[in-house]
Amino acid sequence: MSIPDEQLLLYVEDFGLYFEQFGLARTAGRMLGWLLVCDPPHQTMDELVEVLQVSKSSISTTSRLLMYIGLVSKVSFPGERKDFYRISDDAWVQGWEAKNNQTTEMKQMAARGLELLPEDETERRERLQEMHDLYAFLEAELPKLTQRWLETRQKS
Amino acid sequence: MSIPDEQLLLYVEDFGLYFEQFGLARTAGRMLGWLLVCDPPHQTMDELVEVLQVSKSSISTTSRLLMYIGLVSKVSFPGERKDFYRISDDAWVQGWEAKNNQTTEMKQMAARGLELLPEDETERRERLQEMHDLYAFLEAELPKLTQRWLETRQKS
DNA sequence: CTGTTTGTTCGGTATTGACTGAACAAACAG
DNA sequence: CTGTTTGTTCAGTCAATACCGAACAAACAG
Repeated sequence: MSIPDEQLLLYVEDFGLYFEQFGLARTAGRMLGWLLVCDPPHQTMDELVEVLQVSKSSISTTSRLLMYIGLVSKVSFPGERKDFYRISDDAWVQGWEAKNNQTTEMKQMAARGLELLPEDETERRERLQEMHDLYAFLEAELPKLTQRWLETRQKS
Repeated sequence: MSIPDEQLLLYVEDFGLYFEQFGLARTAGRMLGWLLVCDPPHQTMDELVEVLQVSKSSISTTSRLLMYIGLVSKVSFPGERKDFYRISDDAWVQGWEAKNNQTTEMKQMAARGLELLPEDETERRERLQEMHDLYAFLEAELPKLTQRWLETRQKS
C-alpha cells in the first residue's frame, strides 16, 4: 500500500475529526482510523508518519496513549527491528467498557452531593437522587449488556 | 441561600471539572452542579453570576447551550421580570439518550468505511465489521434499556 | 568501536476556545 | 418620554494543548 486510496485518506481525516468529540487528539483519531482500514493491519511508525502526514514525535506520543487506553496494540515480528502497531482485537468493547465506567463515576458524583445535603430536605435531595438512581441502574445493567454481546459474538 | 455552604461550592467546582471530560465548558458543569443542589431549585442569572463567580455573559451563553442540549429549563413566575433556570426534569435521561445517539454515529462511521473497502477483502473488512456490529447491537439495545428504566421509575 | 537505525523526550510555536467587559437591544416602570 | 432593569452579542485576552523539529538515548549491525 504505497499509494493509499484518496477516498480512504479523506475517511481517515473524518475519523480523526469525529473522535475529537471524545477528547482524543486529532492525530489519535486519524491513527485509529487508518489502523482500521490499512493493509496489512499492522503498521510501523514510519508508515504512519508518511500516510498521516504528522511528525514522528506525534506518532510516538499518540501510540503510547492509545496503547495505554487499550485501543491499540504493539506487534513484533522475528528478525524485524521496527515496532508495529495495530488496532486491538477488543478495541471497541474496550472503548465501550471505558464509557460504562463513567456511569459509576456519575453515580458517585451524585452520592457525594447527597452527603452534603441535610437528610430532612427531601425535596432538595430529589434532583441528586434521580441522577444517582439512573446511573446506579445503568451501572448494574450495562455490564450485563456487554456480557450478552460477548456471548452473541462467540456463537456466530 | 445568601451564604452558600463552602463544601457545596467545592463540590460544584469538582462537578464543573468532571464535566469537562464530556466536552462541556467548565462554566456549564459548574452551572449544572449548582442547579442540582441549590435552594430553591430555580435561580436567576444574577444569582448564578454571584455564586459561581463568572461573568454575566458566560451565564447567558452557557444557559442557552444547556437549554439547547435539554439539561436545563427556563422557568418564569407571574409578576417576576427575571428569568429563572433549573435542571430539567428529565435532564439525566436526556443526557443518557444523547450518548446513545453516538452509537448510531459510530455504526455509520464503520459502515462508511466498509463501503470504501472492496467486497472480496473479507479479512481486511473484519476490523470495521466488528466495530459496526457492536454499535449496531448497542443501537438496538440501549433504547430498550432506557425504556425499562422509565417504566421502573414510573412504578416506584 | 563506529555507524546507523529506531524510538522517546523536550522546548518552542501556533491554534483553539473559554471567559470577560463593554457596548448594545429590548422590555418595562414611573 | 426617560430611566432602569434584564439579557444578548461581540471584540479582545488569556490559558490550554496539540503539534513539530531537534536533541537525545538505546539498541543493533558491521
